[in-house]
Amino acid sequence: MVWNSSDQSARRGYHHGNLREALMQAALVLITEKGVAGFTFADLARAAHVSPAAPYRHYRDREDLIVDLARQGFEKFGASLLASWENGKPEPKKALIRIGRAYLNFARQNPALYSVMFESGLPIGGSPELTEIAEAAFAVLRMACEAVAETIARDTRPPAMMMALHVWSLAHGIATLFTRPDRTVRPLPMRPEELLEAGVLVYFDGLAAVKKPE
Amino acid sequence: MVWNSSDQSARRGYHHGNLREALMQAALVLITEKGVAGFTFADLARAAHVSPAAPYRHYRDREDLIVDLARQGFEKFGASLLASWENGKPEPKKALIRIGRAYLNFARQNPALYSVMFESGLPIGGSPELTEIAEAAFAVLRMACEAVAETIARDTRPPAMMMALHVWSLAHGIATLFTRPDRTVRPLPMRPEELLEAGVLVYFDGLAAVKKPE
DNA sequence: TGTACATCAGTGAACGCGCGTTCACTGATGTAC
DNA sequence: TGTACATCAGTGAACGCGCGTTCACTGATGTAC
Repeated sequence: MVWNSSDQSARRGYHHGNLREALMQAALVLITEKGVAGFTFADLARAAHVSPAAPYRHYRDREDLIVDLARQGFEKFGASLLASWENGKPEPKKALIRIGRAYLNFARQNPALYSVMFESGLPIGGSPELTEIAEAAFAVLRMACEAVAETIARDTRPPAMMMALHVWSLAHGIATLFTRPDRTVRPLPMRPEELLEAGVLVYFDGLAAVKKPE
Repeated sequence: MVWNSSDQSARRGYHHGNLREALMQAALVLITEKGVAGFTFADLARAAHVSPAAPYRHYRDREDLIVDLARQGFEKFGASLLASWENGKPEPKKALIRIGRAYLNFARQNPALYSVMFESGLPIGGSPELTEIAEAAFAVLRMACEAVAETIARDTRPPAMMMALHVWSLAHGIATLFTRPDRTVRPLPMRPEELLEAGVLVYFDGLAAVKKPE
């Protein structure tokens, strides 16, 4: 660790210096290009300019690396949602809309992480660590919804859990259907962010509308 | 075509009788089990008890078959949405909710088709035929939203296209996050159908709430 | 109704390929003294 | 400060495997006469 490896691709002889990190970066690029399914360990080694055996020093196998990516992904995701919340300033609804934007932004800027997290078919429930960290990201959304719920009169106050699930689902739906330029299902007549914001605003209006218990 | 092949797996000698159809069925099973990514032509031939070359009599290659599945999927999907609409009876909002249920139902009952349609990474926009047929399915949703919009006073009437995109995104989000028991991201405290219905109802309330032009 | 023949829809063997993974190895690095 | 040695993080060759695809082929079916 005499020099760090920020001077990229300047391999110096036998030892790489920071192969683990380099593998992660290369994996993200490869997955972005070819999708999770098309991502292979052999390709990865080539991209990092090491022998095909080298990655095995750092990851038990392909799945091990993907789980690690998912973990990183959920961490970064949760952090970015939390950062955009900014303590609910200036008011919870505006801040929640900001979280929505951050959600789509994350999906757009980190397509590889996003697809590893949600589209790789790896069972999140399978790994307790993964479950916990994914749950932590969701908790940000839930907390925000709690704050929004409290702006509504007590007797018509909606359950925050349900709100969070709605917002999550809507954001996820928009992200997967419209966020990736190449894989988009149909052309959108507006930006995804605008679609999400409009939807959430209508939803807020609906929550605020008094519901008569029948 | 002397006998049809409904007596399944009773191969009679050299000719299969209805291999094309059998391949489709087998493909659906395999994709359900292993996902689109893990689906191979070799496996398919084995499952249909034919030689590995046989499928090539019916499909140019693996992608050709998948595109065909997607086409079938969108057709069946659109038809099932349309059927559940039932001319908007007894009133558009109720009927649109029914479409939502049909949406989730389709995703649950046809996981292979659904993932081919939305998660296989095949560019829908790439094939004009596919684009058209996918668009037709979406048109059902749009038509339903149009009918719902007309129940709202003209001066606050929301654009049907936007409504359709919202409903589609919410339904798709719920379907992908919560509909498949094995791949679900987190446990749901309710049935997906209930979550969707609640969300759409709140959304309707929001649309009905008068918006003041500022 | 029977026969000759064209066409259709399969076979099965073979190929080249890239992948995942393992192995004995070796160069570089860190450390005890 | 120098040296011996343990450990670390790579190499590169090799393996078995399954996949996609092609090929010449052949049995079954349909049809013209």
